Amino acid sequence: MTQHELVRRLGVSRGTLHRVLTDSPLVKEATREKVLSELKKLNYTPNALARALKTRKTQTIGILGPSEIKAANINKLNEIYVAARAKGYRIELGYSDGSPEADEACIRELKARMVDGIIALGRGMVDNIPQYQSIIESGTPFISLYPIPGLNADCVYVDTQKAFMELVLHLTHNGHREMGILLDSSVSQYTKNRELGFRAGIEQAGLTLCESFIVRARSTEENAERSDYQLGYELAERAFKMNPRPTALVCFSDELAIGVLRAAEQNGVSVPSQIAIVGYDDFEGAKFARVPLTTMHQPNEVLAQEAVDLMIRRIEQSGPKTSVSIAIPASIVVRESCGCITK
Amino acid sequence: MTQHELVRRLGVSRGTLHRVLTDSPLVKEATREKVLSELKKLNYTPNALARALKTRKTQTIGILGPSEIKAANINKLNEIYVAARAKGYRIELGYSDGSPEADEACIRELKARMVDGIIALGRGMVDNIPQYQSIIESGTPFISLYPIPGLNADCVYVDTQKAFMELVLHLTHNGHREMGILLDSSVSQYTKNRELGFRAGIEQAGLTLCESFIVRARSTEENAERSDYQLGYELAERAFKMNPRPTALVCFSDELAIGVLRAAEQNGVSVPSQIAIVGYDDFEGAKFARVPLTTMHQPNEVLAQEAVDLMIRRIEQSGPKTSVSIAIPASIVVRESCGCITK
DNA sequence: GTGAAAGCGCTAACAC
DNA sequence: GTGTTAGCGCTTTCAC
Repeated sequence: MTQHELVRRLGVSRGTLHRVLTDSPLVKEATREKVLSELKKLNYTPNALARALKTRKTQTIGILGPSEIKAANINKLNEIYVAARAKGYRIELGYSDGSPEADEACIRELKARMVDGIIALGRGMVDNIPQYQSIIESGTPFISLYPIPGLNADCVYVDTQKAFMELVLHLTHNGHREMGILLDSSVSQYTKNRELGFRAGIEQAGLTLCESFIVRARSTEENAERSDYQLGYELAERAFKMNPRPTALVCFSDELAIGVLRAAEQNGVSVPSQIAIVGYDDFEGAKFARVPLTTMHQPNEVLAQEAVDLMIRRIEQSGPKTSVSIAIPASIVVRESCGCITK
Repeated sequence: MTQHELVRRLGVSRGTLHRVLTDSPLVKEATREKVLSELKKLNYTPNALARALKTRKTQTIGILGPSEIKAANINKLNEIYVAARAKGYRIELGYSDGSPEADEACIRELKARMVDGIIALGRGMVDNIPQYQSIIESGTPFISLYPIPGLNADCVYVDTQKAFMELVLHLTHNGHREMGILLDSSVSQYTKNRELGFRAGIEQAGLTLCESFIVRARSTEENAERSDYQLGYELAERAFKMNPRPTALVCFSDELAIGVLRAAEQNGVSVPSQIAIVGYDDFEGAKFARVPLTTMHQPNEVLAQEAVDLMIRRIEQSGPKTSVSIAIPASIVVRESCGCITK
């Protein structure tokens, strides 16, 4: 059912039809009613592609996304969807494994589909700055959900660095002086900021860091298939063998922390009495872990709302703009795994 | 950069340009090289919307999806994406809360964007049959990832009913005779098939079912906000109070089972010695639960591959077709929570 | 081998 | 108030 056919059946012109469709007041009431009732009957829906081609707007925000929607991203993605929807926008998923080539291909595809703007979901790839830059130069609004040093772009993000510092300080308040951190193998800012926050916390507490307590997963190749749970399990086994060993472990993510909890049990290390464990994310399962996890809650709803609001502002009022950076703080959720509360 | 502009700069016609773009052999080598090199330089990407408008094909599979991408769906979604991508198709997410109205709106939107076919992701809503039927009648290929009684459509699905039966039989082999099942509050086939499989298992084992051991979550309204973890926790508290109580609990999902494990610990019920718990899904965290979960593994990769293959066949060879139904078996993964293996 | 022209379904500017 | 028309960027006949 096209407008062409519609006007034939209705005996009105395309202009009038269009006016009815757009609720224009410049149409006689009788005509409008006739057209509307016929439209309902025929169940007409305008072709969004043709419309977009003409108007140069798709009401769509492209997501420069992960190759896999992982647990860590899914909540953000959902919140973005909800926030966008509420403003009459839809989202379109692009997929990329994060390599510059994949990102470039992903960007090309999103632009070929004429998205109105692009949000980069949870990536911290310094290597991809040229790709991000090219989006901005082409005039397409771009927002990163993670700060990338050297990239002058709008950014809305949860302050991971500060969050990890807060975790460390929380542990020190509870008497810990020898803390370790378990990191994944990526080279993203995502990982780096966790380490930086950890170091900052140690420093602020006036402690000296034992470098060997920074435990990194090995080469990406072999870890590609591993889940965060599995990774945590393996990293913990390394950490438990240390002598002396840390009295507290800060984990890259909640899933990783849960893997650590399992390794702890199997090695006869009791949590939190012998070792404290804290995670990051506050995903749904954190509360139900073997030992309920102390972790940092990410206000993803706020993040998404801010990002979408900013994006729509960028899309709809194209003027001179100076990049903004909106940091959103995570908040600590104290449960049992840090040993700070007695059951 | 449009073809119009391109031909101006290159001094060739649109026809020739198009032939180069589509690797047609009917173009002189010299011309081709000149055009290609210029294309690279200008970083030209054809407008996908305009192309789709003309060719009537978007190389896109629409997903009649959930309003939220939940853990249970995410893995399927990823696998569909990968399988589709490998065949040169992309996916486009529609969102619906599952109500007939939302589904209808979602379908309209997908069709307005001219998706080549629609896959319904993990829903079992009998109420929405008219909506699904309308897709089929309009000639758009449609595949459901869950069987819906009364709907004559292509279907590729994991056989949940058989899976739950298998769980029950596994438990009976281990001596259980009084089993219960914990169900969510939805009225979908999704939930119903679990119950049916459970009942079938009891019957096949020659046992009599205690109806009160079928524990259903209460009204959807108040449960909307609850995670499966939380739901499991609450349902377990009800189950533990029964007297006599079941010696084994079959859970709607792994997440729900993990909630049950927590409730068990808090109520001093030891798993598996005092009560056996089994889940369904084999999600990443199942192995790392408080007590590693015995569960059914869903071969989502196979499911996605079959669904995408079938979909592309339907899209590309439009002929007379008779609906097929492909059932894929889940397989049991025995861990500690059922008590069948000694640590 | 190459070019010209028609049209996918829609919107918007302009005429009546 | 209503109708007409020229494109959006692309593909695809059909001539040459």
